[in-house]
Amino acid sequence: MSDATADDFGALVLEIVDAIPPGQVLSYGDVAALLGSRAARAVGTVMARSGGGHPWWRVVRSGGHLPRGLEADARPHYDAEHTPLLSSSPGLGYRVDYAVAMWKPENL
DNA sequence: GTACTGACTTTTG
DNA sequence: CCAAAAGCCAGTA
Repeated sequence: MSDATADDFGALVLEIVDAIPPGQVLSYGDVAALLGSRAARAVGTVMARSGGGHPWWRVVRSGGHLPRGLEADARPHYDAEHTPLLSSSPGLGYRVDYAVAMWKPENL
């Protein structure tokens, strides 16, 4: 039978997402790259199915833009975690400052 | 086993 | 700046 260590792609994704410290973020492609894969889409799919329990808002699209429709839900979280944001307009159309918020794994 | 879908990425217009 | 198309991988039917 399988050991307690997660070998599945989805479980590994959740492990990385859960390892992202507050105030920092990673892109879907980066999470997939840490797993040695390019399945950015699979990363997002796993998060959607995971629902709550994991800081999904710390995972953004390329450039720091948020997923579709997640801006309103993620914004209060960024505000609580002091994540660096770039606002084009106050209250509308914001994005994460990926150049500053990008998390760098320590065991790289 | 194949086919379709998807919280993506990148390039081109 | 925005819009559209192709490419990519993993999960699910």
